Amino acid sequence: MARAPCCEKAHVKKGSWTAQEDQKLIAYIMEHGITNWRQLPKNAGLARCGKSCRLRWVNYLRPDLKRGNFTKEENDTIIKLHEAMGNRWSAIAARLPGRTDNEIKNHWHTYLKKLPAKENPVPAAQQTQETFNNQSFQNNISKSNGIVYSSTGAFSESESGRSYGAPASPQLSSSIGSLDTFACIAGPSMCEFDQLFLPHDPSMEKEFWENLWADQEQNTSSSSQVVVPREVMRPQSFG
DNA sequence: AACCAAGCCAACCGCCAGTGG
DNA sequence: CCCACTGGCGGTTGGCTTGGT
Repeated sequence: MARAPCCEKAHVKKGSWTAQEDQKLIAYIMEHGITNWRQLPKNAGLARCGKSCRLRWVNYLRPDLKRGNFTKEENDTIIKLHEAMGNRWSAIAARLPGRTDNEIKNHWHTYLKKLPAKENPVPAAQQTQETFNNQSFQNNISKSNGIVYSSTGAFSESESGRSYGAPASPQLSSSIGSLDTFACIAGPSMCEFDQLFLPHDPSMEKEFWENLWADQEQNTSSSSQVVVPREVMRPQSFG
């Protein structure tokens, strides 16, 4: 028996997601949560397959995504887990908070499988330097449509000043405070900025964000919105 | 400057497992 | 049990960017 298609393929859009579609998806999920992926695009006013929405959310928009380049520790973990489990990317991703199976899979095929066996992955210090030269970094900046996500779920386009006011959700608000969550809510562009402006040492990074949060608490005590300093929001790459 | 090859990664596709009626 | 439906997974593809010539 033929399976029913997951969606009306004639009426669904394919290809890259636009900022507007992202906005719709985020706004809908923040307001209604995730109940039924198949119904979601209809309800959210998206001309997308439910699967496509799920994938976009899981791999790109989800609030707990880390993004940015992989640390030495993460690389080591992936290599060890892959040795133990093979291509079970979702299982490997479950051991790496903030990373998606797709991301890990791509990372494996792109970098890790090319490394000589039993050899350490790219040293952390070298990774930091590579981030500046890395094509993927350039790609991510350009592919992010210039959208920067703030912790409220509002977005702004760095140069044009265009902004959208998606409402803050209880889930998002409550999750604010974790570094990973911030990096993720901050979204694809912001996460790249971590590589440019944050201290590489995780403890220093934590301190950096805690100080930032403390400052923002003082400045925006009546609001959940976090104002990210301009020098962080807008690296030279956008200049 | 123009072309081409290679690399990267977001997104798609098909299949499978779980679940509820 | 059977069947339909949904979510999730892993493999693959296609578009974009960069680097080399």
